[in-house]
Amino acid sequence: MRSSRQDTERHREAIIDAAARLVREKGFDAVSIPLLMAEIGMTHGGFYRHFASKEALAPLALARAFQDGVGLADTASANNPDDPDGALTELVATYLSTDHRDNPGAGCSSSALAGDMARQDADNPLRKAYESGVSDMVDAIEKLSGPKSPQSHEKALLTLSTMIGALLLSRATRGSTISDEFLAAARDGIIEGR
Amino acid sequence: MRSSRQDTERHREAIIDAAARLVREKGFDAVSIPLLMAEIGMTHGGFYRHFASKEALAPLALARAFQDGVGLADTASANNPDDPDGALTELVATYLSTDHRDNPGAGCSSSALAGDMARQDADNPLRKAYESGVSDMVDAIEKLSGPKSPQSHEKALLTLSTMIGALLLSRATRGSTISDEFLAAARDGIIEGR
DNA sequence: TGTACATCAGTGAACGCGCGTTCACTGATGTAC
DNA sequence: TGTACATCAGTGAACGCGCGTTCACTGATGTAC
Repeated sequence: MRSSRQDTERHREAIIDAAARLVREKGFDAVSIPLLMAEIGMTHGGFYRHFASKEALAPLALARAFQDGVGLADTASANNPDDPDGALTELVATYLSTDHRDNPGAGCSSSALAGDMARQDADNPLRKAYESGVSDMVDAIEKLSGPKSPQSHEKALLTLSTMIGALLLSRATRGSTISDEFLAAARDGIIEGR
Repeated sequence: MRSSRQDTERHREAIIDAAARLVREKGFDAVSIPLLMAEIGMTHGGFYRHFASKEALAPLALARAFQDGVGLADTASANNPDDPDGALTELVATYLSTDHRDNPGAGCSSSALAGDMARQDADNPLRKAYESGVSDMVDAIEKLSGPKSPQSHEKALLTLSTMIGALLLSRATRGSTISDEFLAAARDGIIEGR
């Protein structure tokens, strides 16, 4: 029954990956250890060979989940070198796409977990990790939006707020006509107000 | 032990009021029947004299919770008759205040519950109730923003997206300096881009 | 390289816990006369 | 208006359930020689 060192490390990474996805889809509380382990084809007991507790996994899963969100901004930036307008337009199009709306598990953590983090106690260590993830997103947007100016930080905060609000509202109203309207209105508003 | 008809009705309303508040503070899943009943000074057993199940209470609590959000827009409108600029400025100031950030239980449901509704199944009847609550908010913002124009609906969708995104991010980063920055950036952005 | 033994990743039964819900019971309220 | 009785709002013990976590066990992997 014992796994090789290689397999053990693979399993550990698989747990973190699955948790990073499931946490965005269902929230921290709704991801049970039996569900998480079943997701990678194992039983719940083995979890504790890798992590001391569910609580100990959370910050690792959150950090992994944030990599996807910052990746969105980095990709848009890399695809449009020296073209801030193009880069921002691409980021906004990707971020406010029906694909991102319908696949929160692979998307931006700032949006998928904002509601959950808003309810955490002030002393919860997860908050610090979330905070720095959000700051990274703001920095990425500010950098990709062109030369630094006195207002560029405030503008990035505004852009992220609008993207996250529109994405969440669009997800929460999925299936209704207003869902697509939120995405379109935010896309237009961000690009025009740039 | 039996209560009078008057008291019974009062208790029923108290349960809905407490649920409307707690649901915004903690989310639907985290509001247990024992907790909810203790909140109004009773034990859990009596809950089932008023409601068939926890599920049956949810839509009533959601509807009650939405009254507060629409109230924000109505108050701003009533305080600034025939002055759309003033009304929008007041709504934005109230909505993006530290008071609203720190008291989700008495605030707008569209924001407090967006993350939870985004995760509900498509066939969950709560979604319809949430959807109509969000639509009411959009209509209220559109009406208070001045005369109807081809872009006024899209503008209201954009304004609500920005407000909700900024409020949620501000709540999720409470305690950090970036929390206030989100509120300020959204306030300025909405008023300038009006 | 082979062999003997120690290690430990993963299994699945079991624990205490809080949940949603049920139900026998209590006794004040409402009603019939 | 008084009295006798039926009603039913609220209590709290009890139910089955899934949770997070523990632990004795298994047997393949890793190591010492």
